[in-house]
Amino acid sequence: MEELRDKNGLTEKEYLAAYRPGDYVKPSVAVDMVIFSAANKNTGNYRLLPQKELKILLIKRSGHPCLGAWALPGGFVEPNETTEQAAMRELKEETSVENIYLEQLYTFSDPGRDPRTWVMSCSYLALIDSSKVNVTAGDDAASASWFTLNLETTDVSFSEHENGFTRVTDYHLLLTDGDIRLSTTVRHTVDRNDTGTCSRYDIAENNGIAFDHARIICYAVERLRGKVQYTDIALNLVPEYFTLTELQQIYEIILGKPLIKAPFRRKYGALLAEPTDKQTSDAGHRPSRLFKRKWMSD
Amino acid sequence: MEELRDKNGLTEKEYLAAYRPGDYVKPSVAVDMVIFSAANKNTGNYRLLPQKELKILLIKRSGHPCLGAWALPGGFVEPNETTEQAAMRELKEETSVENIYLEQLYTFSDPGRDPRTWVMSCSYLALIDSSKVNVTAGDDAASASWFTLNLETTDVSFSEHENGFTRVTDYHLLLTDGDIRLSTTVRHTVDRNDTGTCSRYDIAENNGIAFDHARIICYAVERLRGKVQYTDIALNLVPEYFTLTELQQIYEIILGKPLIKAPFRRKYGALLAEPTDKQTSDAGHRPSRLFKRKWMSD
DNA sequence: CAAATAGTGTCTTTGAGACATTATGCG
DNA sequence: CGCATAATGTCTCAAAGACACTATTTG
Repeated sequence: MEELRDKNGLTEKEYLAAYRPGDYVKPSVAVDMVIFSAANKNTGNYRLLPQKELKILLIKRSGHPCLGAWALPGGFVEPNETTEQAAMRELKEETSVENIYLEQLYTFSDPGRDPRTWVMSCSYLALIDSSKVNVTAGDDAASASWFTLNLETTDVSFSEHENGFTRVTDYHLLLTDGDIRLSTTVRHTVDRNDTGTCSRYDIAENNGIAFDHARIICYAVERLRGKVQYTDIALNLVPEYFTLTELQQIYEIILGKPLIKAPFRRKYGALLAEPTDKQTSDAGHRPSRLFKRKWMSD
Repeated sequence: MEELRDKNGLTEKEYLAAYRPGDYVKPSVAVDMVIFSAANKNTGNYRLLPQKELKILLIKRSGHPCLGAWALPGGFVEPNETTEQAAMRELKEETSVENIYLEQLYTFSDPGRDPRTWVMSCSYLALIDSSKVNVTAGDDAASASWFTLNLETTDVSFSEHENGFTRVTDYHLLLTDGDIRLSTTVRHTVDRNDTGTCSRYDIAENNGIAFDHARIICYAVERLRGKVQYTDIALNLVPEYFTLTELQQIYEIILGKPLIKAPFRRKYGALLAEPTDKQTSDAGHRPSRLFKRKWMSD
């Protein structure tokens, strides 16, 4: 290899030794995590099978800005770590959980998204199975709480126009934890024509969710809905041993619609689950076979 | 609304007025773009239909680091703009193209990815149709060049182990432009077990591609391969009027495998294309009907 | 036995994959 | 007419969707 020299006659080694970072304004970069879990809702009747609910973890802000509002767990990325390592670190600090499914979601960079200063958010989607959640509950992060998530599509309008179309989807996001109800309306606008695409999430009404986190949550649910259909991502919400009905319930709460049992079991049961000899017990009806996860290559 | 006060007795307004950004080390954030296009390869024979080739735009580095190597177009994000706006701005500056398909890809944040300092790269996938490319060619960015892309999967190994599996995919990325041949081997390792997932791209051999850009290119091709199958993203690589054979060729070069004509036309032809009265001419064989894009909602 | 869920059988319809056949313009 | 591509017909097979039926436990 020849030693290339630049227009100032410097080799790369010399250039780097003399390099001083400029005085440009730089953003802070935070990671924010949408941590999903699927928990059993207690039905009063002991004979009925418990229903699953989709949960996400939020933390109550104890300082400005957005004091008192609920925010996604997260924190700033430190030098000498990747955003993924930062997410892992924050996860451990805030929930004392260590190894869970983690996937980068999107980097939100609207200049005004944090009123203090220029902060980008590299967001992550995390999934944790409900059996590990209980460990987390008694954590020292006093104001961390699992909220039940309901994302309803309230309106979809689709209009074709000159060389393209506009699609507007209105979401109503409802997060509940006991008496606490956080409610937000998010409008997802997609505008397409032959010169490009524009996709934006606008928060119309917001009640109690910090910063632009309602938008990040909607984005995360959309990603989860998409990926659940062609990957084994849902297995991360399920304990080591699970029934196929549990797995189906997870699919149903993610997709927000009921699925038919037989085809579900044929498709996902064969693809994602391996039968074991174990069975459920303590149910007021016929016991169910327990399955183990079967890993899909992709 | 009550005026909430924090533990120092400040309202949000007072807090923000007094806020001073701390002296933490912050990263620089750049955007890097993988700009794809599909161009005709000239076959010598006038009777034969031209074949399509997948191209990406690279820029030769004229300064350290990676002097002389070829890099993705991009630049630093400035205050008061989003990463997407930065990508649009750089796109216009470097290629004088204004409205094209743009989609955020991934934020790469390995601390050592830039030898100068801490630089994260928020990468974007861009698609441009070949009829607009010619406008770009005579640009003032003297050392910008369209490289023909060939990404070959040279080896896949899959091994199941205790509670999970490891999949290793070796890619050989070859970029050619006339006599210039840039060649890189990238290894994609996915390691899964019941406590999490680890996915990494390691550059094994690298000949002429700057920074970690080979990895970004591989990631972009994987995304393109995935999305082409369930979205109308491929329409962005095609001019206003196109033949179904052209569209099929685009699918074939993206997926890297031949497709059968009849089912392709039934599926994508009906879904993505609208027949017009126009026809091709100047071909040494039967003319072909020209189609217009039909927009899919999703 | 009744209630409730577990688990399977089967019919219909849809569509992918594969191959064959017909159609058409150019030289 | 022959070449090369355009465009469509049709057969097979696999799987999704829908519904019905049988099986098994508890109280």
